[in-house]
Amino acid sequence: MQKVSSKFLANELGLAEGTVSRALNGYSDISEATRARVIALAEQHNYKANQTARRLATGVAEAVAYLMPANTNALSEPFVSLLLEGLSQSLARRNWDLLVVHASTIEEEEQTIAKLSSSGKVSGVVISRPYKQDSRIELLQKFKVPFIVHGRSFNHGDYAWYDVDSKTAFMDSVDHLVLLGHRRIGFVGAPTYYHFAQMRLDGYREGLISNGLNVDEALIEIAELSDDAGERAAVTMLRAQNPPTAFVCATDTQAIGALAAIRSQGLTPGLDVSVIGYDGLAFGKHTNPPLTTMAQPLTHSGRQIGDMLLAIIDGGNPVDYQELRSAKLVRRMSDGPYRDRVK
Amino acid sequence: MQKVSSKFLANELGLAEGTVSRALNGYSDISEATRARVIALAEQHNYKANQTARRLATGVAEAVAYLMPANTNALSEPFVSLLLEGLSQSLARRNWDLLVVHASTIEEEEQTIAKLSSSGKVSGVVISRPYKQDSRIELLQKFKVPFIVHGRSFNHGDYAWYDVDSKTAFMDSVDHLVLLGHRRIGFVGAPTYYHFAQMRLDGYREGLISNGLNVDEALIEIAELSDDAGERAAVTMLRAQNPPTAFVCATDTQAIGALAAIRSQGLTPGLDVSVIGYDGLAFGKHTNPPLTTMAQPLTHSGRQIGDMLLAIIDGGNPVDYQELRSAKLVRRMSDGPYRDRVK
DNA sequence: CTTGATTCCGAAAGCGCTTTCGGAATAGCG
DNA sequence: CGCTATTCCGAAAGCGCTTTCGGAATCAAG
Repeated sequence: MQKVSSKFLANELGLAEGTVSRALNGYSDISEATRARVIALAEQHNYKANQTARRLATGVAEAVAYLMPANTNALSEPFVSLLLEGLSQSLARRNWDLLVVHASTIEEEEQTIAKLSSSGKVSGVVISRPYKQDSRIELLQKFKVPFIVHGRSFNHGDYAWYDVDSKTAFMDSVDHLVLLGHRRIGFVGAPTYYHFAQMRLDGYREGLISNGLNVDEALIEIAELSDDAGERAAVTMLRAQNPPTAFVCATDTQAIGALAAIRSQGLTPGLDVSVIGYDGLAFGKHTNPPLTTMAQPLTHSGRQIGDMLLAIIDGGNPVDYQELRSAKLVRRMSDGPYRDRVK
Repeated sequence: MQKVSSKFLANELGLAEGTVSRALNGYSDISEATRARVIALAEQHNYKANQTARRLATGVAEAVAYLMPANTNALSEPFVSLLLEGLSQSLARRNWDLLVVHASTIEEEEQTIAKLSSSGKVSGVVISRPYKQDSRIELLQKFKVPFIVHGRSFNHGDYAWYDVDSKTAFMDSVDHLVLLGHRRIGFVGAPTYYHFAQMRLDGYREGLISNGLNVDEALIEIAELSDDAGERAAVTMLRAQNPPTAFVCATDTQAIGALAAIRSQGLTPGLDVSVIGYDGLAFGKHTNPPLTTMAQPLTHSGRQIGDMLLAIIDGGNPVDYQELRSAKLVRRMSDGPYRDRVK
């Protein structure tokens, strides 16, 4: 099984190597007749230009990297595979590669970005879960590497991103709970160096205010992105003198912890204390009780992000590629009307 | 910010390009003195050999591909990100790349493998969830691409794989249920073209037999890999004339469906009907009731698989890299002693 | 039929690195 | 001190493709 190189094709056809290349790459100085001959033979031999050589010659990487978020929590990461799947599909249409790189700390991530950028190994990068102020974004800008942020940082005016409007989502959550009669609504938040966490907190606060409620700092707990941390946070509030009758949680994972917290206090989630999560994870259907949540659309986010990135690499202006989707309430069983609870 | 090339270093040092290359790559025909000079300057300028050029010159791809399993179910895919993370870490130590490719159908997968192999774009491949008889494996062998199978097919004697002994796990599950007094144990299986599904079914059967029970085909249902399918399968058995008092399920996702099925029949999972899953997914802690399961160790499976692959690429004999781990029972709340149930 | 414009392709120079080969300089030996 | 080994490095030839440039052949126009 000898390698089919462009030289092989050229010899076979009695053409020069360069001619074969130009024929295959759509140059206009090749007659349609010979172009057809070349293409025919190429297909017959299932010829694909060696991408490494191609990359070297053209200087374009034809590859994109995805930086896996650090400290992921296994519970909440279905989104990674979904995203990867979509990205991969989007890139496949151009025959580009998808590289996955992982870094455990923010410093490592920075180094990785620096290396990726200066090595010219990739034409673009996508990162997830930006911080409020994100050094990775600054680096990417400095290196002038096309990139898409899955999420957005505080100053998100001058780069491309794809995000869900979680602030509005949290205002909606609060509205929903207020409508159900709740007045003391607790918030299980995520560390606010994540900008999404800040936005969700903001949404929670504004939601309260717009409903004429005042925000009680005792009803706000910040927790890590895990079920256990969510549980601890909820327990703390539940045990306070004037406990909340409902929770909104920054992530489904934490919300599931809150469910456990409520049960651990001898209360029934959904009846005694309502819980609304955020993410719309599929397994929320199976929690006890099934979790009401603000579902973000992640079906084709990977495809979308891939297409956006490609558009920017092709010269598009990043600012033209900022997409804000919205989440919507999926009612399951963890929310219910306010009911008085004897201490 | 000018590019630092090997030519630049060579000029700077008054050496030839080739000398710089050999110094950096540990050739013995370079004096330690000049080697030190070269390394020093390289580090100072943070020089990294252009990997594309390197690949072209050496002919080694320095990259590995992971084929994402097709028809994934979002519920059960935390394992993908975990695997990717480990793989990426393993490869990073050599500065190799991890490519992720996705194919929706088996035909596409085959094409992808053919393309990957003949393009020389990767030095190795890892695939997941093999079929009983897997054409991808045959292709990989035919193309002589080093690869690792995450799982194993029926004939797994002559290639490298990393798997968990799910047959034994299912025998253990059955043992456990028998010990609890169950005599009619249903099996919610996965399509047996997946070899893991076949092995789990075998384990179930042997478990029954070794406990002196006979296998009743009416207690075996094959379902797709989803919660809903698991639920339907369990409902079917539950509604039969002589229903099972316990289920073992091929995957946690299906087991969670079985839990729902049991509740839908007005019964209490864990009390009236026991359920044991398989996978050890983290969110099993939060189902209703928490799911008892056979947990497979996937903490460092990615690292392990990456290391194995690298070893084979380095010339190791694939047959020497077959690793069988074992699963262990994680008791939560969905299993309990047999109890008589009035119809 | 000549001249200038087109069309189409060959030749050659890279892309940035690796690796083989040979030879100058040095060392070792008698 | 002369001669053969060593040590160490320069030169050059690729790796497989792309792309520029120039020129032969064909065409249209005068």
